[in-house]
Amino acid sequence: MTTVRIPAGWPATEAEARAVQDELRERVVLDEPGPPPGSGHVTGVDVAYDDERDVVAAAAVVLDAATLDVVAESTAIGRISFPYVPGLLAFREIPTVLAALDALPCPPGLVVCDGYGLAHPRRFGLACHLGVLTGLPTIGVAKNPFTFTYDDPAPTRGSSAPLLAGDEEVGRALRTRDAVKPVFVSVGHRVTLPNACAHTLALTPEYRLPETTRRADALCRRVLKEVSGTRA
DNA sequence: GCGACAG
DNA sequence: ATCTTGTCGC
Repeated sequence: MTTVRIPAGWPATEAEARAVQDELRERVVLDEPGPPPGSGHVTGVDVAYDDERDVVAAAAVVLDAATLDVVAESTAIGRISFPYVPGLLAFREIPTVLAALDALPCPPGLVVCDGYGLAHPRRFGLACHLGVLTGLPTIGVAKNPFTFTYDDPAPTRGSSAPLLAGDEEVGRALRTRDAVKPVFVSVGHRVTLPNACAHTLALTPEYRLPETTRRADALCRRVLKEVSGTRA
């Protein structure tokens, strides 16, 4: 497990963070299909916090896309680098997530984020941000529609409906289990929306959330508990 | 101006 | 995100 420092020049104010988003947004690539589902590696990343002790734990878990078996794992511990501000989540998570990705012993392949990509007030959510910084193909799969609207998809797994910001489709509400609340898929970097949905379905044979984020979530919570328990 | 708002 | 018991179900 690696320890992270907050990068020099990391935004300290909301205005600075928005300026960074405006700059990096130009580098998002939307015209690549992305890797095909079911082959190669798929990596889930997630983060857990202990605001009391100013600790953040990140995990990256690499799965074999065909079998969903765990191929590799890594974790990183850092200090909280930004307060939670809706629309600026990436500045809170990215330094530690980058460290966890760097610590992996193999290429991550497609990275699945717990949150949004283009489905973002400024069209530059966590998945876009992470994609631009790493050059990796990324998608976002979120549990909530945030500020966006959607019509309920048909009740069968695989059904979907546009996730809308007014008239603009920023992602899809995708049903991953029959009659269960959909997840909210959006493109991050170098992946197409239909392909992002296909990956999400390939990662949800049993549960609503992708196996990648379930594994990463469990791992980062575990390490957070370990470090918090170690230092009273 | 006020409220809502990924994790 | 995080705080939290029991409970229903495979």
